[in-house]
Amino acid sequence: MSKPTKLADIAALAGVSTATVSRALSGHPSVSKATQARIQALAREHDVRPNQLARNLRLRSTGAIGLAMPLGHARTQHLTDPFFLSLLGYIADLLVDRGYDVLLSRVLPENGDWLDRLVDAGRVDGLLLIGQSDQYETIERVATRYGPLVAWGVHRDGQRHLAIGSDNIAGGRLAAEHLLERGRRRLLFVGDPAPPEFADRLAGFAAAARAAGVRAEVLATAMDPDRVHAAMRTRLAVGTLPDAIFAASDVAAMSVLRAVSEAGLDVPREVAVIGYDDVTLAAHTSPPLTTIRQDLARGAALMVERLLARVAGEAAEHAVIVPELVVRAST
Amino acid sequence: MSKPTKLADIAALAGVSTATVSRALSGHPSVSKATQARIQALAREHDVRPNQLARNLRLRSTGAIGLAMPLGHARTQHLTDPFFLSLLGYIADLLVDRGYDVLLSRVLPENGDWLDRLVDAGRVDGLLLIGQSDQYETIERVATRYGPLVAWGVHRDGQRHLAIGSDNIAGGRLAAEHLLERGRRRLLFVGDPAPPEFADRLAGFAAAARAAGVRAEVLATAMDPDRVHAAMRTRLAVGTLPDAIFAASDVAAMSVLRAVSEAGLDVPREVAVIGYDDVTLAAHTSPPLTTIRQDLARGAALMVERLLARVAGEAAEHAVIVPELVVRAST
DNA sequence: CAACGTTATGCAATCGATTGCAATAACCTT
DNA sequence: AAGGTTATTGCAATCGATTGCATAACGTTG
Repeated sequence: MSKPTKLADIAALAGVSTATVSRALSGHPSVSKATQARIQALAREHDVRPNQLARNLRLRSTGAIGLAMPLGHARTQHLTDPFFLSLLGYIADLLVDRGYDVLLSRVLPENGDWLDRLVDAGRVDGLLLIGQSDQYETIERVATRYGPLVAWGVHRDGQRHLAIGSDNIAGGRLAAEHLLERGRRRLLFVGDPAPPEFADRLAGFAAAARAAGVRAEVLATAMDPDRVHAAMRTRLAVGTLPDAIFAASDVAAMSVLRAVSEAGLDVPREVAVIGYDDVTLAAHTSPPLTTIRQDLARGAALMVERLLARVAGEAAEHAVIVPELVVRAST
Repeated sequence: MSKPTKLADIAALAGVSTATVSRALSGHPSVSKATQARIQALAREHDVRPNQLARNLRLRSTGAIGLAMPLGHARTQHLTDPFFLSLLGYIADLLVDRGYDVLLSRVLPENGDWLDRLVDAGRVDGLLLIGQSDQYETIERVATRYGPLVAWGVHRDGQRHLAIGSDNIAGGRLAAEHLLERGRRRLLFVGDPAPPEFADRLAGFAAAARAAGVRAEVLATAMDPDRVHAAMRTRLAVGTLPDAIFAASDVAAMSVLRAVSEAGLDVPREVAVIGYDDVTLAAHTSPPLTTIRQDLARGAALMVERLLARVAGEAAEHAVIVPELVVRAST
């Protein structure tokens, strides 16, 4: 034998059966102290560890959780938004702490069976979706036959798949109320109003404005920085200036800040800017960005906790994170 | 049978053997057209797909690549730096495109066998390390016995593990030369000089300054935003003001920008600021950040390409990305 | 000393898919 | 009709670890 790699090799070396090696390594009590010590020493010496594939096959559990990010509308070719990446980071941390591996898939949903493939491949014990994208229907369909599935996103009445998300309507309302309180009257929403989450933010924002007798203007744009910046610059060049801007995300808000300062306007004196998410960098822009905070650590914890409950066969329901206003210097 | 889940179930339904089902699903030519169509229809109808675990065990390949981020010095509890996350995104994209799954591990190296565990668990065909952190020795040791391993980071003479990284010395030099060209004479480096990559950036920076007869001051600090900000504020409160600051990363540069503008100093008139990495947001700070660009897309492609070569048993060598100066408004 | 308990170990089945080889059926050739 | 192809399909071993049950070796007790 050239180099021992599997338990059977160690068994041969130690002159015992594979069964004993398996038991010795897992600390099974029915192996004698002496044998156990001897086998563990041999295994360590030769860098032999149980093959996880075989182990999982036998135990009918994979010890892995799938983490997928459906990129339906955001056709950006890769993972960019720090909000999602940060959520991903938190989730990965929590799962690793609980002894799970994380199987990452970025998905460009071309046909309707991407989720079936993920589910039926049998590589994971459960699946987390970071965002629903425009795949709401697909997720609903698969959720009827596959339990351990949790998504970050909105929960609608009658929804069958388990979703954790923040209350975007409340968040939009918070933003509007804060700006109104600051005496602003010419409100502008900047972002893509199509995805459900952004739609809710705008809805809450517009409703609160309406309640105060103020009209909220909408500047619809794709969400990547360059497009937001361009749209904003164009808007600032013509028509009445807004005195307050609500960006659909912090990343968008940074582009807004830049366009505003390039137009020679002072933030917040002439124009107030508020973002959404409270990503790490929001505290470090200049001026630091007022924003609506989504408690990601809590969101991630909820997703993981409910998913693992489902994995264990227990019931688990959707949950809503309450957003929070974080006032900094940009408003 | 309650619900068909495996190939044997389909075999029973179709009245054939498991072998035939396996061949039918994989499009093996020796199965008759009729049988193949019938079996594929059955499998689709019942959402049955081959169990990947069993498949991989049999084929002795996992179809997965491990992606680990050793967090040795940066004890931040989770993945935050957009540079690394962006690299992660690119890599994940490339691997998924080539049909690999990505097994993500965040590693807090507590003892020296974290890498052995990753390697010996047999869950992946190869391993990518995003950063060397302070684990250079461990990586070197494991690389002597495990080939398919590629790290992002520095390559030193005589190094045994395969690393892809940018030329940080050249990058530091670029930064210094640019600042000197702008007439700056009181240079300050801000960051943690311990990790090899930052050490190189500082070395190149200091060498170029020395060559111009200028001394570069070093403000050593941990890299998380709050610490950088605090260190910078303290520094600006006392002593001679620098007229140019080189931050070890763009994220650090953002904290620097904030501290500088809070101190009432104008960027770039009174103080020039230059970062490193050219993360997406660097173009969107105010003022937009001059920085040293590392071509991440190319770096990721190189890492994946060389790793897969190693996985296929071919030789592959280290590579160096040439950094590039990107001039924006902060200098 | 026989009967029994205890402790440590091995045997062999199992998880589910793949594949070399053998076997069968169907068809062709002369 | 016998011998020869060819097209399909099945048998059974294999990947490597786990574990219920059986068994061997030893000690204990009446």
